This record gives sequence, C-alpha cells and structure tokens, in this order.
Amino acid sequence: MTTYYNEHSKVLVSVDCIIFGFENKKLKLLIGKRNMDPGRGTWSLYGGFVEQNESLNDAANRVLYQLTGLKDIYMKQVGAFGAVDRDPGERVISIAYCALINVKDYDKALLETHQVEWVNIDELPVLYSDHNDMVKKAITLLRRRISSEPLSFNLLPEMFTLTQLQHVYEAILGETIDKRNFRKRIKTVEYIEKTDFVDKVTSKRGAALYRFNKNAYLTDSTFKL
Amino acid sequence: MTTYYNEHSKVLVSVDCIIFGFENKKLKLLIGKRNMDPGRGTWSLYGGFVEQNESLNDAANRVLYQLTGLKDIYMKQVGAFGAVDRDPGERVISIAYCALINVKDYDKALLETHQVEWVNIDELPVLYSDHNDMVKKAITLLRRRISSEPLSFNLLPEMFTLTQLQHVYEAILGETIDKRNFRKRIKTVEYIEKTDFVDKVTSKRGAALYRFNKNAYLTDSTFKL
DNA sequence: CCAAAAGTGTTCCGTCTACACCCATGG
DNA sequence: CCATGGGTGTAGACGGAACACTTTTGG
Repeated sequence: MTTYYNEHSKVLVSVDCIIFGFENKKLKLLIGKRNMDPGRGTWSLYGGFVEQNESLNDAANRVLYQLTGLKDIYMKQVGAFGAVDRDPGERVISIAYCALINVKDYDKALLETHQVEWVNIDELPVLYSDHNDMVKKAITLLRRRISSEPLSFNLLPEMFTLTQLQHVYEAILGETIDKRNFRKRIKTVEYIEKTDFVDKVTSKRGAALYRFNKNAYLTDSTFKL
Repeated sequence: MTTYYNEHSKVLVSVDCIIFGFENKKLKLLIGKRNMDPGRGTWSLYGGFVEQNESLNDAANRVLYQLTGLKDIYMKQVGAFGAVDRDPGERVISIAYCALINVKDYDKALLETHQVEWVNIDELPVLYSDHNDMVKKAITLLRRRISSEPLSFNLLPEMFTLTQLQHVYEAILGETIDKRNFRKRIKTVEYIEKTDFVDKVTSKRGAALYRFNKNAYLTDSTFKL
C-alpha cells in the first residue's frame, strides 16, 4: 500500500465550477474573462483554490457562493483534471464541479461585479486551459443523469409550466420532444404536482403551473423520464 | 476568476486503484493490508502519491503497473475524494480509479510480493479511510456503464464462452439473467464473434468460444446490451 | 378576429420478458 | 447411462414513437 507521506511533492488543488442556467429555451453557462495572469483576458470557468481546512465539496460550494451568493445549490463533482501542464503557470490539479441554478435567482448586478456572463452552451468560446473538456464532460453527465434524476427542476423557478420543463429537457438533450408524449409521461410522475396557479406571461390563454414535490420524491424516489 | 498561486496551500494528492477481477462467477477486488502507519494492518486499496511530473492518469497507471505488472488496462476515473480528515495522517486528496483486469493475466506470485488478495465484492471487509465509499461509487459506475460500453470483455480472457460472459453481467448487475434472452441479445451484436474454438474445460459437451472484435466495435460503436 | 401558446388520445410497432426441453459427452 | 452444462424459439405484455386538431384570450 501507499508509500507514505515523507518526501512526496504537494501540489496546488483548485475547484472549477461549471454553472448551468436556463433561460429563453437555452441552456447557458456562466463564464468570465480571467483578470489575472496567466491567461488574462481569456474566457474561463470560475474557480478557486482548495484551502487546507476545507473539503473539496466545501471549496466548490464556497466558490459558487462567492460568485452567486447562493447556497444549497444542486452540485455534483464532474471529475479531476490533472495533466501536468494543464495550467501554464504552475502545476495545478483541478476538480470540476457542475452546478445547476435558476437564472432568476441570480442577482444580475453580480454579472458586473464578477465580470461574468451567461453564454449559450452551443456558442461557447474557447476557454482557458482544459475548461472546454470540463464542460464537455459535464454536459455528457448531465444528459445521462437527466433521465434518471430530477435535475431539471433546479434550472427552473419553484413553479413552472410544462412547456418550460419540456424546453429544459430539449436544451439538455439537444433534441426536440413530442409535446403529447412528454406530457403523458409527466402525468405518470406523482411528485410533479399541478398547482392552482396559472401563468399568464407567456401565453394569452394561460398555462397551468406545476411544482416539484421534493418530499414526495424522497419517499418514493424511483425517477424515470 | 481564480485568485492566483501565491500563498495557497499545497496538498498531497494520491491515486487509489479499485481493481476488479472476475473468477468463479464472482466479481472480485484486489485489496491488501496496509504495511505502514497510519492504519497499519487494515484492509485498503492499493494507492500511491501523484508526483510532480506525472498526470493523474499516469500516476494511476504507474500504481497499477507496480501492483500488477500490466499495462494498457481498462481504467476510468471514479472521482476525487477530499474530506479534510479523510486521511488520519495528513491532508491528502485522493483520486480513485477503477481498473478491470483479467485475473488470469495476473501473476499469482505478486499476491505474495505485495501482500494483496482477491476478495469477493459481496464479502468486502471494512477498508481504510473512505475506501469503501470509493468502491461503492466504482460499482455504481460499473453497473451504469456496463450496458452502454463494452466493459465486460476486460474481465475475461481473449476468448470466452457465452456462459462466462453472462456470469460477468450477473456478477456486476447483481441479478440473474435469463439464458435465452441473453444469448438472443448477444447474437445481435456484430462485434462479438464466434470463433472455431471450443472450450472443453467447463463442460463435457464443449462450449463455443467467442471473441470481442475491437476493430469492428470501433467502426460501429453503438453498444447496447 | 386572428395569432400564439395550451392542452388532449389513439394506433402501431418494436422490444423485453417469461418460459421448458433436447443435445453432446466424459466419467 | 446419467449428470452436467450447452444450446435453442415463441407468445404475450409493455412501453415508446408518430401523429393533428380544438381551446382560450390578448391585442
């Protein structure tokens, strides 16, 4: 087992956050231009170093909080990236994390403060270092998970219309879905509850608002969509 | 973006290998008793530290090679484990890797040399640190991937009988499979080729030996089982 | 009154599942 | 000759995919 401790080189470890949002039928990513060297001015994920007294998950949540002011966000590890020369400055191993947030919860003023923007995932620029790989892997994971885990609700407000929900699926899967089939499936899912509220913003007729009942899901957590 | 370099604490990074093998209808794991402190004597995965000049993948392959003498082995990252106190000695972040090897390729003498053993995955002891979590995650990934990637062949010799292949699936999925349905599906997969060889070891009648045609798979890599 | 989005069922087809018996051979 | 593992087909259930029209209402 492991040769131990003494004389093994330590390295910098960072976390990078792949922050997905959804707006206007599009899946978006929150990225910014680096304001430091190396790579100043290139598009990049938002990240930070892992400190001695915090776990990887804590570090990811901290970084996300710094950027968004949000806590208790859906977040999953995407993987560790550790090519020797991945960072042009110094050896840095980075753990990528994927977060799903509701764009409406995001304080627009912070876009200015942190110099970040929402960019459509199908219009992503070249990103710093291996960040494009991180994003690619995150999207792959997202696609795989969306049909076995109730992820989509994290990208929407607490109440949403079925059309919005469908748009989330379409954006993540990158394909259109038949409306009737989609709604038929939704009806079989007990913990997607119809509320008495009606959304009149996007349609003249008005669309029923639904809600994800987390408790119902937790007691019978067989997800399938 | 990332506050940079100066004055960020570096940490030890290790890789731990979850080495699966298959024998006697059982999925097995190669584990050993730690021969160093802390945790001397407790069961543990085989691991090692990541050095300055090697990538994570390189480190994982090196550690695997040290233990097994095998190269070009199927290997996937399972994830990064980074609880602050996960290692009782010092702060160590560890990246878990999962490898699939054919037990027959493994030199039995190395079991002695490295003090490791094959243990059935359903009879695993308590492992050092968070290694049980790593194994659990690896098995979950394995189960998910086995039906969308041709993993199973890595656990078998180059030629194998359909019964052996079925046993691999049963061991990984943890459930029995109907023989006729299984063979029916296999027949639809072009790159699982019947050879002219016959295995007379496990049955008196003799069983046809099959082979995974990697090239055929690579040209038409739509896997589904 | 019309444009725009909401809402709603049926049929067909392919896939998965359940299920039982004969074959070949070494000992 | 018999115990052991190898090998084979069919029918019914189920789930996914294709597909078009009516409703409501704000402007």
